[in-house]
Amino acid sequence: MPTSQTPTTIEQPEKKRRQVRPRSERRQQLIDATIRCIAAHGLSATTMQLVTREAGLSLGIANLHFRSKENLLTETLRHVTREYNEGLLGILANDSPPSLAATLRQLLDFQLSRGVTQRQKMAVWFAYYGEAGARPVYQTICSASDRLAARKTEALFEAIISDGQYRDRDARQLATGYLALIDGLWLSLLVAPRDLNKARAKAVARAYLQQAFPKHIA
Amino acid sequence: MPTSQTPTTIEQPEKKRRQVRPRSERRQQLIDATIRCIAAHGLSATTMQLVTREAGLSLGIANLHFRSKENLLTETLRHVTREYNEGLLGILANDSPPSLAATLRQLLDFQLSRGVTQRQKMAVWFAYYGEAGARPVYQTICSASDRLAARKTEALFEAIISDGQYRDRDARQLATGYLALIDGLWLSLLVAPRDLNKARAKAVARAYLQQAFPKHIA
DNA sequence: AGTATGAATGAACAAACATTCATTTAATGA
DNA sequence: TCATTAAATGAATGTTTGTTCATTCATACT
Repeated sequence: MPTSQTPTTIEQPEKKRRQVRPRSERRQQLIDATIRCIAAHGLSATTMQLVTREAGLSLGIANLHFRSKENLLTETLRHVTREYNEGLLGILANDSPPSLAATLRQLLDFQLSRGVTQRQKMAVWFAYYGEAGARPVYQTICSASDRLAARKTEALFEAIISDGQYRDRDARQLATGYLALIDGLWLSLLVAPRDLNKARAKAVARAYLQQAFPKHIA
Repeated sequence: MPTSQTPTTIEQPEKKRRQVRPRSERRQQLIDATIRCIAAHGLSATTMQLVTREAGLSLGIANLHFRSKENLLTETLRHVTREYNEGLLGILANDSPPSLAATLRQLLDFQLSRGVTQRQKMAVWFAYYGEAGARPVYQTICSASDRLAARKTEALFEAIISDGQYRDRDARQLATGYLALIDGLWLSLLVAPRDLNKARAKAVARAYLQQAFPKHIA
């Protein structure tokens, strides 16, 4: 009868060595795990047990670094929102960019880029939108972000209208429409990926901009 | 000293008389209460206690008429979806309508009508979208509805393109864009009602259609 | 090497949850 | 009027949840 290789201790079930890490790193680790959980199981099925297990940590740690579950969820939304905002401002911050056409193309590329349109991010985004009607905190975070994007987009469109001497164009209306179109395309990409892929979505958004600013989009 | 009208029993705290009603009526009553609860408290905070109390009924009744909470939620989504679909098909069912321009205007009016854009309905819609990534049942119901709307809209646009002899127009792409725009406008109306009202939303959507089919929209 | 610090752990707890079912009672027909 | 039927009720049940906190132990400093 062949004996197993076990040296001295028998069946020690891989007791994971405990690690001490800085607070900021643990917070990020937990936020990342929360994003994955929401994308995989939805907001209502995202429990502390699920999140902490996904992060490979113990149950109590989320309440140590964030005060409560509510706070963890809020910070996660803030993180996703901030990430998107920074990308957007990186393109739209300059009020008088060298090339308006290039800025417009960058905006479109960014909003339908791989990083922004990955399922995980979009799932989180819309999960919070779905609850925003009932949770003022979520609504505050989301609408603050949206308002900034709207202002910056409107400013860009105004500059383009002026530069191209387009007639009968309303920058505010075009910006509202463009941003709504992007939101709607994201939603379709998330809910019905069989019917719409990223390339087609981009073509649709580009067509919108082409109708509005033909001289600025190839 | 005027005595109160109480006949014989004193301070009977309004023991509500029990009523027996047909199954279909109870089901509708519970679905309506579920819609109100989701709009007011969000999907994750919608409990059986909340729903049945909102309906003015006892706790156990939801499990009597629907088998489970999951089933009640599914049926509620199905109801909202069916309601919207019937309104849409009422406009788009006729494959060769008397006036394409009138049909187009009716479509726009319906999609931004009072009935469709009331907060309650939109809140429910997006609450389910938010969870759709994680719940195949929701995704199935939603995307079946969306696909039908897309097919019918595309068919209308094709007829309009043919009728108006428009050049360089892709019916499929225009339909995808138009429906995404409507979704995005609904989302804005729900999440940021301060920044967008129904009249402006309608103007934005009309501008989109005007660019595409100038001869068919006043 | 010895000690002090606080990050990390997870068993334990109370609150909230969906679901069950014995009981009540309105409605119906004999 | 009484017997029968099944809709409606809500106390009770077992499970799941977020949160707590006594204990453990990795790390840094003396």
